[in-house]
Amino acid sequence: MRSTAKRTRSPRGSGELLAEEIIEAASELLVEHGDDAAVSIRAVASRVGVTPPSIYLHFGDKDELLDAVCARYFEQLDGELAAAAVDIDDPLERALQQGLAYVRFAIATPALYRIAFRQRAPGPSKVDEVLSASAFTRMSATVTELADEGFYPASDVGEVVLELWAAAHGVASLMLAKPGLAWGDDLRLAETLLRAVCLGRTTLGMLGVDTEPDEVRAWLRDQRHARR
Amino acid sequence: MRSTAKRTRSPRGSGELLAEEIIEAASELLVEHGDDAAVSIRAVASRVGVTPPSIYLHFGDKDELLDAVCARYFEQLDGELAAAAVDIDDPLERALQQGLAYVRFAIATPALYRIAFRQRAPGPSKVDEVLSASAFTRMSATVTELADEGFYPASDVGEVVLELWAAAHGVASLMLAKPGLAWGDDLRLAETLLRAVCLGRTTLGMLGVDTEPDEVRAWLRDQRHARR
DNA sequence: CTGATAACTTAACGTCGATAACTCACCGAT
DNA sequence: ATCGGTGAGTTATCGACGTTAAGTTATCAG
Repeated sequence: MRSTAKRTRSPRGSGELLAEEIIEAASELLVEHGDDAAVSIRAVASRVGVTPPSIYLHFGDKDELLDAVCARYFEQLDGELAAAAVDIDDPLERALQQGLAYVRFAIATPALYRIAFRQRAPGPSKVDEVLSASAFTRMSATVTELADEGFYPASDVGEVVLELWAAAHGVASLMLAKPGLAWGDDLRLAETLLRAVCLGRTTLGMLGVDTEPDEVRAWLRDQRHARR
Repeated sequence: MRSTAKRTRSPRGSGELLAEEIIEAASELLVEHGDDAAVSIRAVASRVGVTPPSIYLHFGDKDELLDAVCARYFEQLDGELAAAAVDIDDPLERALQQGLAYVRFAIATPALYRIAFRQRAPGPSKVDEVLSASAFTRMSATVTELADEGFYPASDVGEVVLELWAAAHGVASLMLAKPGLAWGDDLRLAETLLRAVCLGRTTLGMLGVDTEPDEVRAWLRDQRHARR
């Protein structure tokens, strides 16, 4: 645990500055070691060049610090989703690409993503604020466009976004937790899954959601027959 | 942290017995407090009626103990999946019900499910053994039946199982991590998602997996037209 | 120049996972 | 019967952890 040179005391008004440095140091530790066990108050303080109790001048407790770290992390996600959407006019393709961007974002820094979904004390968290204000809103916009096109009823937009999120989170989380499984090349499986979620829902919509298996089966038979 | 009455020393051959008691005690602590912070070596030892170092006679370290706890936990999952499948002849409906059983199993004991997917030291884990030998195998059987019916190519069975797993895990994990989201009643969203995964994939299969959005759109238009 | 206070340190508490060294009851072999 | 080996568990202790209380010092308004 290398300790940095001692900081000079910050000028009067700049408590916020150190807070930023602390978040940055914690993020770096997390990414470098890939293990949340490496992020101790002491290690963070040492990297910033400060003594452990100083951390508590800026964050109520360790959980609050980690929450701030994750909030910062998810702020980047919004940019990634925006970048994934640029130059893609078709909302269906855009939904897919944004979903894939989410998965890519998650597995790029496993330790950060994992820590963001760990158990948290109840109460308001910065992570939730950031997520609902950026990524969630952005996905809602895309899905709303799909709904406008008639893919789903407008009232289903919220549900569809949640389903896409659950699917993207599921594949990312499982890839991180069980890397030994047969995930195939790159994000092919994630792509197939996300496509299935988008299309499967419209398929269900057309058949009526509470479809009898036999009805589905008959429909499939017709489909296959019609296509050859 | 209540401590139990002192155990009498176990007879010669019965080290295994205490190991079982330790796993049980750790599970109880986890479920009762709903927080993995409540499961310390000391708390477990105290509950069993033994001193902390005794734990290390039966488990290499805390991680190994928690792995054993989770392995035991997932052994129950196999039973749940079996119970969910009984009396359901249709494999499509069975896949759905087993997926829902998975989600129900996960959210029934959040602390246990969460801990099972936390970061683990690389190397063989009992959890993985149990999962691949029971739940994964069981889902593969169901999906294989679907493939035999022509829902998917036989070569896709592994992928479909992974996708179902990812979807079920995703919705369960997200429901646990973000209970404040609009999940609706019960597992309705999970059900819709799982149905979409099953059906969406066959839809994709029929259209060709790398479908152009416009082609999808044309197909949807035809579908809607045909159904009115 | 001076007092108030923001920014930080020193010292310490209790708990944690883990290890080393010890005790002691049991059991088979003599 | 007894005695040594060993399995089962304990005592004592280590270093690291999160956190708090109390002290110190640099900065800045007046």
